[in-house]
Amino acid sequence: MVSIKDVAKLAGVSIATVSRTINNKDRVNKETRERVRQAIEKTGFSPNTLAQNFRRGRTNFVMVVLPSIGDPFFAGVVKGIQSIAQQKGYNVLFCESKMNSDEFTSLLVSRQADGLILLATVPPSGIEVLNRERHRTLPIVVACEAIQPEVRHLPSVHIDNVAAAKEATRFLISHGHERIAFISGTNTSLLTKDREAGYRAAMKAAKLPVQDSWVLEGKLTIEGAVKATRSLLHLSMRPTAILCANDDMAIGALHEIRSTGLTVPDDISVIGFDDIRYSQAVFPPLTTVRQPAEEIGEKAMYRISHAIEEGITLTSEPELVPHELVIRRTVARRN
Amino acid sequence: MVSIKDVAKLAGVSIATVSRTINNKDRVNKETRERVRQAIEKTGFSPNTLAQNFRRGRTNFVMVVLPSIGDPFFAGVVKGIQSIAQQKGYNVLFCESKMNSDEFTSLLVSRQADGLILLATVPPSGIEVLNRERHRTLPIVVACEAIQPEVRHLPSVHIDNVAAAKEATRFLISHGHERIAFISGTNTSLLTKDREAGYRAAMKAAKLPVQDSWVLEGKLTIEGAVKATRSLLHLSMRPTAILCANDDMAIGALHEIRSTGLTVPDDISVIGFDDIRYSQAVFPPLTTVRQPAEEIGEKAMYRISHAIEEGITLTSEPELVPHELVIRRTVARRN
DNA sequence: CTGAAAGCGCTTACAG
DNA sequence: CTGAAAGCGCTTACAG
Repeated sequence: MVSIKDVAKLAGVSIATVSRTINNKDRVNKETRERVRQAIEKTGFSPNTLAQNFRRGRTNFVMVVLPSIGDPFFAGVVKGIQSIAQQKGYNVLFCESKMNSDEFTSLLVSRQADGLILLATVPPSGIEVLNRERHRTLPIVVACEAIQPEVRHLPSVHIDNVAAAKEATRFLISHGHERIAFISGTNTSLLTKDREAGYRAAMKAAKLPVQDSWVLEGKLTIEGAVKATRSLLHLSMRPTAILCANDDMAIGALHEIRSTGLTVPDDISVIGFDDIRYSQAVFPPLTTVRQPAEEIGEKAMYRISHAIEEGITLTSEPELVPHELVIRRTVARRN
Repeated sequence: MVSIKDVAKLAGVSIATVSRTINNKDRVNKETRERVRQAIEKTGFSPNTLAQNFRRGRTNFVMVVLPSIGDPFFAGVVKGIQSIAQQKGYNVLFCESKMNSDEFTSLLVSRQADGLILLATVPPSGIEVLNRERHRTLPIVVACEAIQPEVRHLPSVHIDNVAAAKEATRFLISHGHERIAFISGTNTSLLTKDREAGYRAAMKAAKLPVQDSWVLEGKLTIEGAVKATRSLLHLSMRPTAILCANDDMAIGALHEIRSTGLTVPDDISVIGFDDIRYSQAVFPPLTTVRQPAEEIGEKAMYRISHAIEEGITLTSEPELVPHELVIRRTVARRN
């Protein structure tokens, strides 16, 4: 592999000069620069990024941790992240959060990225690591996900999930629904818990009871929701509406309701969460709570870049962004 | 930041010994090891990954380039990749292919990853780079995507897209359809071109004409397909079936057909491609060509790891994996 | 089993 | 504007 030395030799200059022309920081004489440029061309030299990273102590990468690569909701968030990253001169790398604790620790400790955007819950093992002071040199912002109490000091940007779920539930109630079910995500998803809390609060405020059998785990997946919906439909006093903690589950619910020969929204109303791109295309088009995905991504990336450049002074106040109930055709008035 | 020197000092050994206990290659005396372990514990030392990468000339990362982070099709591929990667001791990083040529070049040239899995078309600028011999030290495998003629030497694993599209088209023909439309992807997507070629070949073999107005670009998106379908439906002799180059577009087609008051499959039949998880849940459940996503991911990762460990001897024969026409409920017999 | 030393390929004060 | 030199934090032959 050709190194900076080869270029220097060919150009008849020192390696310092080669380095300088590449990073054009200090002024390099125009002619010298040209000679170096030619030598680079001729040798096909390109700087060893590994050496640069090491030497500079930074990589220009921002790492984004997300729950799953194939989740359409994150398309928007990622778009927002990328647009600011490009503008600020960062590259963005992604990894899935289904990593073991060692991987997560190494992510935090290794300086392989200059900053971290967490779009997923911090794994339990990671919490401990995060709390040790010496790791606080890595700028981190949490986005979309609600912040775990154990890592309250982390900055975050997300919608008010409690309020959003309240609003969706109230919408159902205002349409005459009283038996409203909630399909939640997994236990580990705080965001889901917030949405559940909002649902319960709205029910309580309306003096409506919530039966235990109405609140089921759907694992955030289509299949999980299919199963949950099935048991909901078998209830003797079955719910007239189902609020789902994400759109995948709402789509699963729609599917299962239809399979049973029932109709949405005439027999059962459904509301989802997130407004992924499929939600408007399913039948009937799904009423759901939209998150401003792109805006979340932009804000998260903006804060990270700021923290990297200013040397980490992230405030820990959560930054709330507005949600919006998108009314389509899966909710009907209950007579 | 605490470095290996601090640990060595505290443990009363040389940095070489610290390094050795960490990487436990050579045998280190048990008691020495214990002393070092304690020193590491006390100092909170963790090796500087940037230095390690630089020194070792490798990162233990495999980079996966995909067209879009939020594309559900890749969930399966990624799952396959991750499972083999974990087994082989690699970490997997992802990035989007919407990068400019500089980024792509730097990806190839910088030794930031030990191998590259391309799940997307190589950007035009990248082709030139790839063809320069000196970059062939980075193991690369293309997966899912068809291989561009310009980079024929790259190994790949994918389904036979031509044959798959032929089969889907023949299925339509065997159901009495004669006016069959095709919604393609973008010009840059070779895979889409292959599918179009398969469609045309099947039509030709059946002596069925293909009108120019029947083949439209759908940009691989729901909205793109909505528009394409709309113009298809306005045709005086409108097609009785639409083959779409991916499921997103098929879902868009379903949606638009329904919006017009027509029914799938009674008025128009639809077939998609990929079998993403939403396809079984939309209405009617989508007939589509499934790719063995997880298997593709496994095979790609397996070949990459092999190439990394053996020192790059990738054969360039494409590895074909089987596709499968999944018959659900969007195709009806044409009377 | 362990240490002294070289060196990976850069960047960056420091002189001149 | 340019060069000589130090040094980033490791790993790894080479001796002993």
